[in-house]
Amino acid sequence: MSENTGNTRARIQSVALELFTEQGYEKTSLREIAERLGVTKAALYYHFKSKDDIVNSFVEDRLDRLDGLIKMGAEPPVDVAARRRELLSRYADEFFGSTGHSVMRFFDQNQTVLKSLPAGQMMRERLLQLATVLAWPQDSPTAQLRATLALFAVHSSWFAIRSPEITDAQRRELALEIAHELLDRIDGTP
Amino acid sequence: MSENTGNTRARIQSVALELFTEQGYEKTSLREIAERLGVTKAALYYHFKSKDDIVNSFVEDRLDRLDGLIKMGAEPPVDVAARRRELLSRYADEFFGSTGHSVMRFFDQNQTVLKSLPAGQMMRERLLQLATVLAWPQDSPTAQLRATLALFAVHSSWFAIRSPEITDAQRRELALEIAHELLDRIDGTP
DNA sequence: GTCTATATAAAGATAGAC
DNA sequence: GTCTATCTTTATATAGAC
Repeated sequence: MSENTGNTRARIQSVALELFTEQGYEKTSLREIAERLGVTKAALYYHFKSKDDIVNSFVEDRLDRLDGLIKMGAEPPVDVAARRRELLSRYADEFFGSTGHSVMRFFDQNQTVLKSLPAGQMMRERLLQLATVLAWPQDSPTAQLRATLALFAVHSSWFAIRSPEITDAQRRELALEIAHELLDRIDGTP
Repeated sequence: MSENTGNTRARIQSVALELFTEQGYEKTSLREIAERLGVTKAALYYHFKSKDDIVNSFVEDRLDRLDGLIKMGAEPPVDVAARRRELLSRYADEFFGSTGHSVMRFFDQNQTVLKSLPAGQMMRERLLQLATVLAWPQDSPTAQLRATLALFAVHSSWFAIRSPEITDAQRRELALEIAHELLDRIDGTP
């Protein structure tokens, strides 16, 4: 009947993710995470071998899922435009999915610091690849910009839509609506 | 004939801005800045009273300039669509202007950490206001998202266009082209 | 699995000489 | 205006008891 056996690891991840996202990775100390959980720093080191290791723990799963998308994007498409829409729609699923949401926000908020962590470098690389399968290097500069903005439509729907009564599902739909407009113009206006 | 009299302050700003942008504010120590300049930390404290004070020093000028834009956006426009284009075009001028460029990139890269600095809060507030004069709260959620993406088109043209031979002036033009498309649709598709 | 206690390193910041 | 030297605080991380 003991309340927290085995799930401490998950609770650490949850609190760390929240604080890292809210205040930044560097600004959040292990002491602060430990206090929030009512344990000591030493307890954290039982579950994770270092501070970056906490980041690694929630990155691996995301990498695999993004790799799936990129692989799909690399295969020759029957219909280029439809493929782009499908990629972005699936990306939105990832982004708005249960765990994906908070992890991706964490990346948005800690881009710069994450450049120096291996886990962060991997994620950056994946997002770049994703942008690349949406608009290839041989496409025009405008096409590249449109593709990046389509991805960012998904990301920014989180904070750019300030109407508080909007649900996550609605944000996803609105983001995709605009993202699709952008994508469809990639070949549309040469 | 002494080489560096009086301009040390400016050299500190320049190096700090570069390192803060590249590695993040928290990850960059005063020791590192000092070493890069060939001086000691104590010298830094002669010119700036604290680490955040360095940030303040390059923020104030930007704030004034953004305030000018916001004020212009708050006045009743003759033609709403033309006003939006004008605002964004001026914003692009700021962004691609000599000093503006690097300072705005610094903000992009340090959003999260800057939440805890007064200077950062001010800048966030201004960018939010700018988004708000582009699409008002009574506009649709889609309009809000389009407005934010238009701003981001300017920001992301910096890294999203990966063709290396493109000049800054061209990036500005391409960004505005897409930004204007987005803005024009704010009232266009209800 | 969690604790106390501590090692170690590095940060921001200041005092006072030159 | 820049230096040396130092203070103070805080961080990540570890050792070993319970």
